[in-house]
Amino acid sequence: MQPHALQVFRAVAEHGSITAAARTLRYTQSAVSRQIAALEAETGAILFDRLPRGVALTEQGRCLLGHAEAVLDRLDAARRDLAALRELTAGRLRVGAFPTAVAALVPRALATFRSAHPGVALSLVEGLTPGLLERLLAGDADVAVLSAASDQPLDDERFDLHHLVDEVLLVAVPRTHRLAHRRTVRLRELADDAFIAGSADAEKTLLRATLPADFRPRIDIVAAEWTGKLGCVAAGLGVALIPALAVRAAPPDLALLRLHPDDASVRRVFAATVAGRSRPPAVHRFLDHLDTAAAGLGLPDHPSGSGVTPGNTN
Amino acid sequence: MQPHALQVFRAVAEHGSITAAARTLRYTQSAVSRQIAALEAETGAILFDRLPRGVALTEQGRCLLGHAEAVLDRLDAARRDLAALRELTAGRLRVGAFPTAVAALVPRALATFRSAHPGVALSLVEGLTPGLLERLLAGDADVAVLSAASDQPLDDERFDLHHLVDEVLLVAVPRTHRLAHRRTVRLRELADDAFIAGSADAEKTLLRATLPADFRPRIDIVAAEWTGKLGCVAAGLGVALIPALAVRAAPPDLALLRLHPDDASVRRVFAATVAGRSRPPAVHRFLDHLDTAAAGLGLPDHPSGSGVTPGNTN
DNA sequence: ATCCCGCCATGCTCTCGCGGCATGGCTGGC
DNA sequence: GCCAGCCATGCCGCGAGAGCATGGCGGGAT
Repeated sequence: MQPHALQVFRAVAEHGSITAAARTLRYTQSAVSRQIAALEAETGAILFDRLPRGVALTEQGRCLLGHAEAVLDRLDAARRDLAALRELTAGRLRVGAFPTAVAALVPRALATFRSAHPGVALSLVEGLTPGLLERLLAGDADVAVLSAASDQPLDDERFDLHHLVDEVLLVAVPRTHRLAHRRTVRLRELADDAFIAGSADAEKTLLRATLPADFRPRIDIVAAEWTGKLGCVAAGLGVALIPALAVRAAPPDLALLRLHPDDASVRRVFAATVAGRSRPPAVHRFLDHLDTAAAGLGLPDHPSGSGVTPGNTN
Repeated sequence: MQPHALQVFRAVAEHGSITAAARTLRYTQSAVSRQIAALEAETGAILFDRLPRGVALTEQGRCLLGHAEAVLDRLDAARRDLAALRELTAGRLRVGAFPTAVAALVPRALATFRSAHPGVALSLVEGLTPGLLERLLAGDADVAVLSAASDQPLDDERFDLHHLVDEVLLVAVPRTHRLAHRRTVRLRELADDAFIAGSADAEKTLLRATLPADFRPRIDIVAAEWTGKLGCVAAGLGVALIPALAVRAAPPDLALLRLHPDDASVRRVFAATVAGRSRPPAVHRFLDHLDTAAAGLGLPDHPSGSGVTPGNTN
């Protein structure tokens, strides 16, 4: 009952002739004759009547033919489905990402991925690093984009980490600011500036880990969204800290300065998968899209990278 | 993608372990490992994640598993169906028979066949020999019970003939008839008796071929049915010719005498199938039932058989 | 009527697939 | 730190299966 034998059987049934079937199958007549004989011995049924001019299905042969075609069709379907998964014309990709990454990096990667592989169902869930790792281990996500401070190496052996970019911290200042022409500034140079914070809580979770503990910015205005924050800066109300990943496009009315590495610990951004678990083709391909999206952001992919050149207008 | 490999694959997926699957399959671990590796090479997909404690299906593995189970189930169904056809728990049997045979012979065979194999769908169609042969060749019947006069040998090479009985012609006479004690009579001894015919037409088709052309019976009464015919005979209205096959049970109130072979050509009754065409198990088995039914009728299965002992009451 | 041709079955040979045996690498638990 | 269990792989032997050749058989053409 091997599919090979069933194919031969189907061909013989279609042609009504062993010799003709052998020709189209590129086999010798004897091989096909033996296959049929073996199938008849295995099933204990006479499948064909041997007529003087070829063969004809018996009732038992017709019975088997239906099953044989169903089996062969299903095997083809299996091959097609696996090929679709491999060729990324089907399947799904579940991405997890930390909040800053969903601003531009991951969406852009998803966009190019989707246009390249429209058949793959995409899902994106935002979360913090511990939760994302949890999802990965539980099998609820295929890949997670997460960040880790360089002094907190996230060396967990359970994950494979693919380095994407370094999340540098930028200082947004008005075009008219005295430091607007600088590429890099030190925190102490901003000691007298008014800072525009996000929410008090967000500022804590986002910046506390990266800024030196002794730096206490003077906070005048709280603006919950990055857009509002940058608007305040552009209006000359103060300066703001903003992770480079959160910048979607080069704002024309303000300057973005890199913070000196000694003042802010660089957080490395990774794509994480579960170690020892096979990367499905979709995940594998998505990492490429993440790489190009990261390169398109113009951020350094390693700590000694070049200057800040925010990404193109979207 | 051989079913063997799919079985191994399913077992490994169920056990989550190559070693455990190998144990239940009575294989060595290495054989199963190779099967999985070969399947992965063939499909171009990684089917399992190798964990430190066994293996776990990947997404592609789950994709294949559904198809594999469907294929294996369908193969089992095919085997079951073929076995059912072979064991006669399913299928159909289409019987054709000439009119006299449907009186007792064929119905009895069908009855015992049905009680032995209730799963087989039976159909019976009555017809004359030429039509029955037509049906056989056209594939509209699986077996045909027909009769042929011994001088018209029906030696067609296209059919396989299985001899069942010889259709002797009986003479029904009242118990009080002067010949009631005889076992065999000559036609000329009945020259003065009144004959009870079936329809004029039936008498022609049925008897003209078997009786000598110069015999002109004196017909007083026409009774269309065998029952009525025999009733008239029992009432003393005359005598009647009746093929032995049409006698369902020994009638207590009349005597059945065999006609001398020289007076009536014996018609041989066969079960015919198409020559060179395989006999399905149902047909093969039905021939046995026909044989026992024929034996149960108590008629000679060859011209030199013993006397008339009509079948048991049904 | 005879010959020939096409069809299917089968004995023989060889090759490759596949299973068993043994070993080696790896990881988690006592 | 050792051991036990799991999986992968080199090696070997057997059997399934394909090709080659032959033979039987029946139908159609000459």
